Amino acid sequence: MKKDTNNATSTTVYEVARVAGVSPATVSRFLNGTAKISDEKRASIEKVIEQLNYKPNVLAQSLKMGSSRTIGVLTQSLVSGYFNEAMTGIDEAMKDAGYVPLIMTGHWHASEEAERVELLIARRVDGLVILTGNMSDAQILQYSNRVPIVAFGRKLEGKQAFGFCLDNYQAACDAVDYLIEQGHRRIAFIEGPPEQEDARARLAGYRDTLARHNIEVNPKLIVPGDFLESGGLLAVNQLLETGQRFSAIFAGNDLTAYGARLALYRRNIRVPEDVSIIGFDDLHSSMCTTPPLTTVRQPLFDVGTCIGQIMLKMINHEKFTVDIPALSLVVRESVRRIG
Amino acid sequence: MKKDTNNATSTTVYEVARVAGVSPATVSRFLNGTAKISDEKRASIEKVIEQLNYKPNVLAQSLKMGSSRTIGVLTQSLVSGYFNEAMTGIDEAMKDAGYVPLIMTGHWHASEEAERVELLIARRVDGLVILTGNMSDAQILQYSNRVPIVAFGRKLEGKQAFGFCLDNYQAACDAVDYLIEQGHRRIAFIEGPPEQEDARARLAGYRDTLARHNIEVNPKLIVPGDFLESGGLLAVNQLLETGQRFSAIFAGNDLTAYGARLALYRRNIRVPEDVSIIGFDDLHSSMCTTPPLTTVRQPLFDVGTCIGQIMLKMINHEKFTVDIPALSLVVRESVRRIG
DNA sequence: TTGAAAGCGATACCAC
DNA sequence: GTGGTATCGCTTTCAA
Repeated sequence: MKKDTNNATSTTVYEVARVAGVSPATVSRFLNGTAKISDEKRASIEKVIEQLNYKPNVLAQSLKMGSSRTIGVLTQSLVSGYFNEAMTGIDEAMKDAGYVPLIMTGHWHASEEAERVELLIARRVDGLVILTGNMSDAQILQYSNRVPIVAFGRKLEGKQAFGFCLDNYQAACDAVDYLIEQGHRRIAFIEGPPEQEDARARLAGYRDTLARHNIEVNPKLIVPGDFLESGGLLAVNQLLETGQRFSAIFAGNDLTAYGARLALYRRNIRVPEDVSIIGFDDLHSSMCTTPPLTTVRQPLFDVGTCIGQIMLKMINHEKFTVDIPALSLVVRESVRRIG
Repeated sequence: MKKDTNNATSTTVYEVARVAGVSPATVSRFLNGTAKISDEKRASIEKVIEQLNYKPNVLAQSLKMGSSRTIGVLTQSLVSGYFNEAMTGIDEAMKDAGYVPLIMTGHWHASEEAERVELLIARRVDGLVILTGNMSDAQILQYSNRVPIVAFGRKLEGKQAFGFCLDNYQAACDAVDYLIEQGHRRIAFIEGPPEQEDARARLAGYRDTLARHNIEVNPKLIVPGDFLESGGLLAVNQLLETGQRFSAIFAGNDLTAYGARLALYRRNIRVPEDVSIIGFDDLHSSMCTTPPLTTVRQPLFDVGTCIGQIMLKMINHEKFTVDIPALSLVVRESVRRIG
């Protein structure tokens, strides 16, 4: 065997045992508190571990125990404030239980996602978290035969799988309700990518709420976007260039709202004096836009801890109940009352 | 041994070997292309692997090979756009070489950082990248005896360690030069946390450049910040409340600039008509603020790939030369020419 | 080409 | 309480 000789060979239980004059088994017992050890040997082992600066090889432990104390997280982008807030929550929840997240990126591409999941499984993660993405539910259910999975952004139920969404539809309804309360009737909507369930739910909420208020849904006021700033910018340009009239914009998400806001700025259209904007997500920076953005808060950190807790229960074969965090409207300054 | 019985026991080389009617050694050779195998056995193995859906246990491989094909990344915050852009670059650079990043968070806390590094080493990462943080150089050099390290945000040179910074000082000079070129004389500066080298370098650049232009450095115009929006907001409030006069603000970083901009907005002070703002970092969202922020671009993605490449060379004991990415001023719309 | 067997570093069963 | 040792799943000599 040709071992990489990069680093000094680290000490092993055997080494410690030899120096301390005990058996490897005893050292192991000391490490894990698996059994009583005479004070004498305990002291000796303690000392040797200290002086040899011994650290157990987690790889070996994992192999032996059949558990890597690692949970795989499939995210879609490392730079998304949206995903990363959830990630932080997951990390927080798993940390105390001694699990570390192994993060991989799917880039919203089903085949890449599948590839990463395989990689994660090959590394023997004890559990798998899937943050949205484009794989089919069936595929995920399939994977859940090999490893417990909790998914976010899709409803899922299986022997070793659980997935949940936030109620985007209801939140979108609330947002539009709010706009209407503030006197708005001509409300434009900038869509997200139609293949994302969240985007569809938000659109549906928009449509239904207008209808419920007997406001005609004008298809010209619904423009495509991509959940990115550029999409928001383009969308507003399109709205303006085709001469639509509107007093408020419901942006598919905050990034879209940023782009929309910039497009307005470019044409000297004031927010909220001339046009109101409402977003969706409540990214951290939405607190500090000018004006601060009124938006729907996604409690992603809570989602993360929620995911972590479910994961833990699942790994330990414990029953769990889920308390899905609620979306809420956060009213800041980008919407003005009119009429 | 009490193995976790969570999942169906996965197939092993032995199983494959048995079914295929060959020895485990041959299966291994097939997997790694380590030796020539007769077409007959090759076909047989291929078939069995397929039908058993066999995947090698990476843990076992790692243990045996003494390499986990994992590199540890110590970051400071999972939600920082700044760090995550670098992370993406690292991921990109390491991916093709078959390495996956294991990410842990230090939260700018030396003791927590050390703890995470120990954890990473215990998991036998083949290399370690440290993104800034508050550990001492000495401590890092110490760790580099156990694992090759490349650090960002500090200069470092060692047998198995390398660290580099971007030239924050020069970039800060350029930024202030630009402001002065545009006619500004009364330029306020919002500091970052003084324990961060970058923050100190930016302040020094500010001071020196003013001095070079024979502009008196007014200590009242230098206000503390924390590299966060809140700090920028508070700083501008302080500036305004103590009645300072200034035509431009050099914010320690973009987040600070966002806060500063909001503070101005609150008092109906226009940007850039009344006050100009320049930031530092060029976070993604700075493109879409109103007005789009003039700032110093940190090529963090390139930094990431650079780190990745160095890491790879280091792991393979190859010589490497470093081409440190350059900072650059990106002129957008938050600075106005005056006077 | 191929197989037998040793060993990576830890744990846990079985005996004493 | 403690030690010997088989074992986790894989790779790689060494022999054939």
